[in-house]
Amino acid sequence: MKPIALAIVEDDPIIRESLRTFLGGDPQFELVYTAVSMEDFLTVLDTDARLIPEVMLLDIQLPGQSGIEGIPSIKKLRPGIDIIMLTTFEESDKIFAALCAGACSYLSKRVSLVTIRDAILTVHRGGSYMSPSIARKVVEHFAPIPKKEDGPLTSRQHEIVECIVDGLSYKMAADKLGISLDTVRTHIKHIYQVLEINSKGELIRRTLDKR
Amino acid sequence: MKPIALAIVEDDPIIRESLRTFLGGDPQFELVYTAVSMEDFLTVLDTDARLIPEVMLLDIQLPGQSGIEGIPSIKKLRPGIDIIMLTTFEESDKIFAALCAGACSYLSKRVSLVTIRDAILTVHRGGSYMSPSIARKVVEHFAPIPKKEDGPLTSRQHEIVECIVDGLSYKMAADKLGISLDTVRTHIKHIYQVLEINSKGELIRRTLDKR
DNA sequence: TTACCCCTCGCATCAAGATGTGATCTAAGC
DNA sequence: GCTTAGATCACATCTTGATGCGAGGGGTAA
Repeated sequence: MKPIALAIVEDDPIIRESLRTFLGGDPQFELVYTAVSMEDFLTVLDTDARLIPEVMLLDIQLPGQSGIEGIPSIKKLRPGIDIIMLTTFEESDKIFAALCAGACSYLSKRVSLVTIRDAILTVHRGGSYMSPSIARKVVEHFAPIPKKEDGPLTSRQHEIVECIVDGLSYKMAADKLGISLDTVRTHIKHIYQVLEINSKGELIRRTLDKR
Repeated sequence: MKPIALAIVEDDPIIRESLRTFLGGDPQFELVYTAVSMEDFLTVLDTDARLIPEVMLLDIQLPGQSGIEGIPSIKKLRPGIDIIMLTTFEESDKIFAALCAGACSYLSKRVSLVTIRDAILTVHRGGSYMSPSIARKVVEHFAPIPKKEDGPLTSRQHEIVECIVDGLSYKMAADKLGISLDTVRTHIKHIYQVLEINSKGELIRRTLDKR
């Protein structure tokens, strides 16, 4: 079994050395590079085309360019790399910023070295591991509020809205629903009253917003 | 330490009994109810107000109402419950549907009983655990494609779009930007040409889509 | 300097949308 | 039986939106 090519970008010497010692001593890994800053790492990646880490540990809080800011550059130079964020922060926005930028795992620095090792193996197998508290934040992102506020519209009104949002004109909507143009107008009128809006634009916006 | 009140909804008798035996025999848990269907479980929850599971294991594939469909009803009856989905499926849409409905964890049935137990403990502590392959799918959801396609619009055109998407009429946009109504019209005209669209609706949709 | 693009504005026209008033019919609820 | 609400349709009017044609001023790159 070929060892996993691993890179580390971490400015804190204590954490860096501890990772280096632990992971470097594991035959499952080959520590191909250890950087103290984003700038350093990017320069080396750009210079040495043979340096192809498969997985990397990336600190968020770095002097100079932050880890999150650097992700796009890293992905550009090495598209196939799997990035594991390592951080003391658990703020939602940082988590999402990192994930959106292309990180595939997000670990709290408080976890054990063994957990980090396992996360690397997991990521390399095509999976992802998140610290439980971070995973919870990610999950909550999907169901922020159980606002199923579907709007106080009747089912027929929803059909009308559907047509409008799909880009149909009143006339087309009338044809599609098999009713007259004036009826579509009447429905729209009522919908506007109920939703307290007064233009197609707002209707489309409001409808699309809660999707 | 008070045991965690646990409920299980699972139609497969083999899996159900295996969960019941393993988790029921663990002093950390108190198995307060085991149902074979959503209907069964909801009826009991509705009938017995003292039945308040803290965490539940929920199968997705159930006869009758599916697990995903049932989540809203469960949350309605017991808002505080933490739901762990247990499933053989790992399709992205099911995963996201479950998370959006309010599940807070999603496990493959192939994982060990010990993992399930740990997931329950993690969830009860306010965390979340996802099977690695599932976590990866969730993560990929955030960075599907690095499409930063901002559109070939000029900055002024972006301002116009901004107004329109905000629900303003041409007239209001003109006021806001301090230009004439006709100028707004001209901008819109050009924007439509460049984007190859021909209605306000499409503009709003396209703009909102890439956000 | 010429050419080109962007922002600005005006006019004209036709299609589409917003809104008011009013009417009929049906199903649900009191 | 009466009331209420939703769905249906009609007519009228005014506002918006879509689009074509034309034009002047500012900036930039060939």
